[in-house]
Amino acid sequence: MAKPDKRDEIVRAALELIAENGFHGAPMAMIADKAGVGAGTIYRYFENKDVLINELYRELEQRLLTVLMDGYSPEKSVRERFIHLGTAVLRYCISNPLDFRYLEQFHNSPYGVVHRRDKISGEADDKDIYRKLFEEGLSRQVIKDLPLVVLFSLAFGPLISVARDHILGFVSLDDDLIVKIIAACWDGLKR
Amino acid sequence: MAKPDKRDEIVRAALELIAENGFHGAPMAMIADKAGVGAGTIYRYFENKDVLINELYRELEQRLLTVLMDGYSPEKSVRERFIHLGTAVLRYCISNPLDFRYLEQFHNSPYGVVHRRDKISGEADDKDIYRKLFEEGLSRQVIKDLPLVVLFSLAFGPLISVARDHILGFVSLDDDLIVKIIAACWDGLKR
DNA sequence: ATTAATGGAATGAACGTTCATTCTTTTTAT
DNA sequence: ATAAAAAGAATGAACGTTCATTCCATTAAT
Repeated sequence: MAKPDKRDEIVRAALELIAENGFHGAPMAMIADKAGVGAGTIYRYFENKDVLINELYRELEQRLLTVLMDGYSPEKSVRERFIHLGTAVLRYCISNPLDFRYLEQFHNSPYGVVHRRDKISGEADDKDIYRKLFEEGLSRQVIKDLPLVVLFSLAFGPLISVARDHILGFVSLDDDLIVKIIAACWDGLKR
Repeated sequence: MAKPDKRDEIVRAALELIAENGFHGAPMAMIADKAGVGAGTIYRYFENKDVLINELYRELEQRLLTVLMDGYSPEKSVRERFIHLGTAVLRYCISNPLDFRYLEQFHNSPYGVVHRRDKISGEADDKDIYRKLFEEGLSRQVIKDLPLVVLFSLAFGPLISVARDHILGFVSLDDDLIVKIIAACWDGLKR
């Protein structure tokens, strides 16, 4: 009965510890402690630490995707859709700092590189809304003629950087500022 | 006479291993091996691993700064100076992938956060050319009226992201593309 | 009563660091 | 100029610690 219950506790504890202290500041024993389970119990739900880390990543990715798709309408203009996505990402990151910090840790680690390589070389699935958006922007000639990967960097590089600064307390993002930042990103993208 | 020799070998080995495998994929024993010295020898030159990591960072920071200042003239327009700096950073990163990867590892670690907090809260030294540039851009009203930290993110977030993609082989940056990318960043910054 | 789940002690591998020893260079004595 | 002695640098095996993982006695569920 306690099955998904315990699993959830473990995942939550892992998220918190890893987000705050990094992968190496989050030993399994500590995760177990925080989750209120025995160390061995974790291994009933996750084969090993790597699996735990990856499954947690998938969960966060899914949550983020859900938020992004909420209110997203493919009928709107490329610009409007970009603003929707950018704003949603930024808002999500700053209101879920643990999620954001975890995703960052993941991306800046060997896990992340592997994941990214798989994603880029793989086919576009229907979850791949950025790619679709940029491709449409290119064919409509509303955004600069640059490789997709570069467009991605132009669009989201600043957002991630600014989200980190917000979470670390180097700047305080309010709604007004967020809007201005997304607009600036669009200026970088648009033709 | 062999004094700086060994030290150099250790630093070089550390750079290579940490850049490629991260801090935790570069045990002291492995660094010693690659440097061609005994494990204990490292401790004659560096008090401990933390000190080694930090001293290496300072060295790389210094090298990068030298490159940035080369050909930089404070008389030129804000735009021209930005393009100079952006181009120099990007070129440096892609032609010194080990340095870039190391700096990234450092910034995305507790070391980096501490370092950044010190830097932001501290006074601007004369090495702080970005700050000066942006401040001048603000007062001349040629760049957007946003907090310094945000301007920094808008300007360098994309560059770092794109440099990583280049080094990981997701995109291939040639001179033409670099110019276009810096121009796009400027579009994001300019008023 | 049998099976599955749990907790946490036990395990062994990996790590950073230390230190007794060896090797090399420099200094002193002849 | 040569040899002996001292100082300094280098070494890597050994140590203590930390960690992921396993094992098994205990507990809960059926």
